[in-house]
Amino acid sequence: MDEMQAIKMLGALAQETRLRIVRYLVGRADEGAPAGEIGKVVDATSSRASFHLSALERAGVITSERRSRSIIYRAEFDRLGRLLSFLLDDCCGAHPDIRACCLRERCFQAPSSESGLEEHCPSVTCGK
Amino acid sequence: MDEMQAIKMLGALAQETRLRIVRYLVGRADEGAPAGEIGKVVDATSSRASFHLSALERAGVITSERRSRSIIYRAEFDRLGRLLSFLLDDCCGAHPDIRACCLRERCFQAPSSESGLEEHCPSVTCGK
DNA sequence: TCAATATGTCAAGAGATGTTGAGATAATGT
DNA sequence: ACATTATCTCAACATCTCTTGACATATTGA
Repeated sequence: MDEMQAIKMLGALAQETRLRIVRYLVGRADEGAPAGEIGKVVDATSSRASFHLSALERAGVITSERRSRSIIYRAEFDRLGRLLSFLLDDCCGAHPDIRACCLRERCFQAPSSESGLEEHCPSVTCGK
Repeated sequence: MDEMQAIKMLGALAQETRLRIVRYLVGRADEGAPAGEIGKVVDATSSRASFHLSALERAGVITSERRSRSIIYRAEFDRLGRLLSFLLDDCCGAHPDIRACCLRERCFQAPSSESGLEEHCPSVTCGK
């Protein structure tokens, strides 16, 4: 991911309504959600929802796909992952504490929590 | 980290000059750098550098400390780490692939690279 | 075809953001 | 005190962003 792409995505995420849309869509995973449902969830009129959905799509954070009357939006997991990699590596390269801090907070802090991490990265342990 | 704080930081990072400042300061680690040096590195006039440094400080991304004539700026590693945790956990909670993607890209891809990770997280392996 | 549903487009306005250049403030050495 | 160095503040301006309400488009079922 290059700097320009990262700046576009960061700008797209730096807005209350849009951040909520992304959080909701990430929660919906591959299923995605139609614009109307998203608008209701984030409490926005159709034109406002459309405006922010377009902004997110332009920035490459989400994708759209027409499905009969509705248009289904989905989070672009690959892009989101790459953005985090960009931030993480730009930081980690010079200062591994930031990476350590990221690894620490949730998935590694509470051993009782049923985070989905284990099934993906069974051998990750940070020792912190 | 709450949503509002994350939005402030994302907005601060979503700008070319400011992202470069942060990358430079992260590279300088605890040593930090004075405003003048930062301005030269990112090719900004004094007033422009000051404007963006203030924005970053207001957003909690960097801190300042007067040292004789100069003002030394430093990256706020803790905050940056928390921001990444916020993004990561908001994503990871619903979709661990994003976390997996983050763990994959640089520090785990090239076993030959001398990233500083080992000294901090000696036992981390992702298997990807 | 007509009405209903779902979403997008447009123009207008308020407000935020980024740039510049001139000048103010603060700390230091002579 | 004075000149120098380092940084910040301010006003002006252009530009971008977000919101709203009215309207346009697209899809479907009766």
